[in-house]
Amino acid sequence: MKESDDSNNNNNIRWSSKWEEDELPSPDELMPLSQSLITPDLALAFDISTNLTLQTPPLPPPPRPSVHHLSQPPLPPLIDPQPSDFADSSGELGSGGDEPARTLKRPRLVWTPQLHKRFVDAVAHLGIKNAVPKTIMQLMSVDGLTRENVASHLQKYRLYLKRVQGLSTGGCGANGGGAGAGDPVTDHLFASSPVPPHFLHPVRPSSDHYLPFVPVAALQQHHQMAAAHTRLQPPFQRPLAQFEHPFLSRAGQQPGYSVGAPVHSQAQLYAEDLNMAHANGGRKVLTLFPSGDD
DNA sequence: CTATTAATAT
DNA sequence: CATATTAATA
Repeated sequence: MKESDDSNNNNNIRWSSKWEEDELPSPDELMPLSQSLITPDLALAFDISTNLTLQTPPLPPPPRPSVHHLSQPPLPPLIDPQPSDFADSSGELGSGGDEPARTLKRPRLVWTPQLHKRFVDAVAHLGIKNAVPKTIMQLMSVDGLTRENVASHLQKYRLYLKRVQGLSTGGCGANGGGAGAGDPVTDHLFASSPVPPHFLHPVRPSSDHYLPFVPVAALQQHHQMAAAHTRLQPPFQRPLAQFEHPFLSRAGQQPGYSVGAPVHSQAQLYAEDLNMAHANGGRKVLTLFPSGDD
């Protein structure tokens, strides 16, 4: 019984890194993410609500800085950590004490470009001053996201900025397009990604206010998330470099937030069907599809 | 095996 | 909160 030998995942095709502009638009298969992905029956069966808006209410920010005209972001929900945990794991279970239902440890968190954008967006609107993990996390309102995650990412984000700053010191002239680092391999993580220039401002004499950065607030305000609207939503957004070059890979960018959700949500249901990355051995990473804005 | 990213510890 | 270090994953 050899089923898989080298790398083949039944359904999981390795869309590898070459789905540039071939044919990803499969409108036919496009499904409204926020819509009923799964039949209500199934949802009921799982005891989960079909509402994608599991937003966490606790966010009437007292710490509301005073400089942001950013419309309260429609914050696309993420995943919701439901306490229900299903044990299945492809045939592994035991009987004897293995994974305690409680003490759920988070496997790993995958920062998707969209999620990163949200992160950057929050930071941009908060300002470096208030760009603290806590505030960012709160502003993001991403369910499932914790301060630790944000802090870690924030750290990396700062390093990235630093790198960019130090790189183009004084004599920059070859940089056309802002974040065009140039080498696709030089920066992997943040390389690219909508980085509001306000942070990169190498020189900002007189006045220290970071001004109006682009009206990023152009988020979709319509209740229905723009999922199936635009070009498409390639459900196969494989975990490629989180922030690849937008120049080329700007084709499909719909997020996928992946978190070690101990539970299976409705989204996770299809998510596991669409995105499931098997790590070496038995690790698994799920990827969710919230909605993002571009 | 190396590189990169995320989590964790200090 | 920020930084450094370690672990995990790609």
